Amino acid sequence: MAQTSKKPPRTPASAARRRAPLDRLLDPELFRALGDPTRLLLLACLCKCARECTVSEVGGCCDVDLSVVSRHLATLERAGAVRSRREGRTVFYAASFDHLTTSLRSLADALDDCARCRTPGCNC
Amino acid sequence: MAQTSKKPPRTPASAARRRAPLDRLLDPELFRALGDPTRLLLLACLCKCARECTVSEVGGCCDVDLSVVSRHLATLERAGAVRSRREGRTVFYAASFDHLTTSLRSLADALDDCARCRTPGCNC
DNA sequence: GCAATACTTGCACGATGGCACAAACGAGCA
DNA sequence: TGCTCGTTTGTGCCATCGTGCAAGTATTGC
Repeated sequence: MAQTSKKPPRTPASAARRRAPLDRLLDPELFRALGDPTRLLLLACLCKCARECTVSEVGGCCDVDLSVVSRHLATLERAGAVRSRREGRTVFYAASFDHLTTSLRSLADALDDCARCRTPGCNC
Repeated sequence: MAQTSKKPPRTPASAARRRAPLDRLLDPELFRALGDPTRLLLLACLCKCARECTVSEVGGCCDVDLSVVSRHLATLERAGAVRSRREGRTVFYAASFDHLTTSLRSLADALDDCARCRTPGCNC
């Protein structure tokens, strides 16, 4: 796609950090996992809960079958949104705050770069 | 349930932004729109393109029917990821950098608050 | 061993989503 | 007016998704 160079490329202070390319940060799996209302409800529950929660506990926040909760949590874990820890017969889930915030901010940074960069042919 | 009296200290950067509750920021529509590989391809194309692009131009970046591109762009616009402008019979699309980065960073901030807040029952 | 608990997996079903193709729409132009 | 071009909408097909129910697995307690 043709690109013009109307504005000269600006160099923000944050550009000192090394950036990942935009394509790598636009991860369909993470967004897909966050694209379901029930899953978001479960994630929000885990976020607000000030501790690790069992599958049954998380399931208490929405009115779906426990098997559905189990599957949704597995999906969220595959996407890196939550992490799990097994202890005997119970599984504890917790929000992966670090991974989530890092992913979101890295993407925001990459988008900022793209918005500022006016170099023709630059892949950001 | 809602405890708003005591909040943990925030970093200066995050404190500068006004906070919305986590639930409001976990928008299924935006994430759902970003959850499809083809749509992400179109969005990435728009991001890297240093100008507004027509539907046909954006469609050039992936191998799907133009009608599909049109629908995908409409979906992205409904989610606030892109914006459009009609000029005669052509429609120009551009990435909504501001909206995207604001959404992502606000969510990251809210998640940070949640992660720091260890008050049981707090709704962050 | 046996039962209870905590969770996962198999399965069926309806809903939704992505896609291509064709047709329609609407603006510009001869 | 009729034509072309850029885009949208209608339609049908097929794959995937979300869900509940039932059965299975694994661990704990009696």
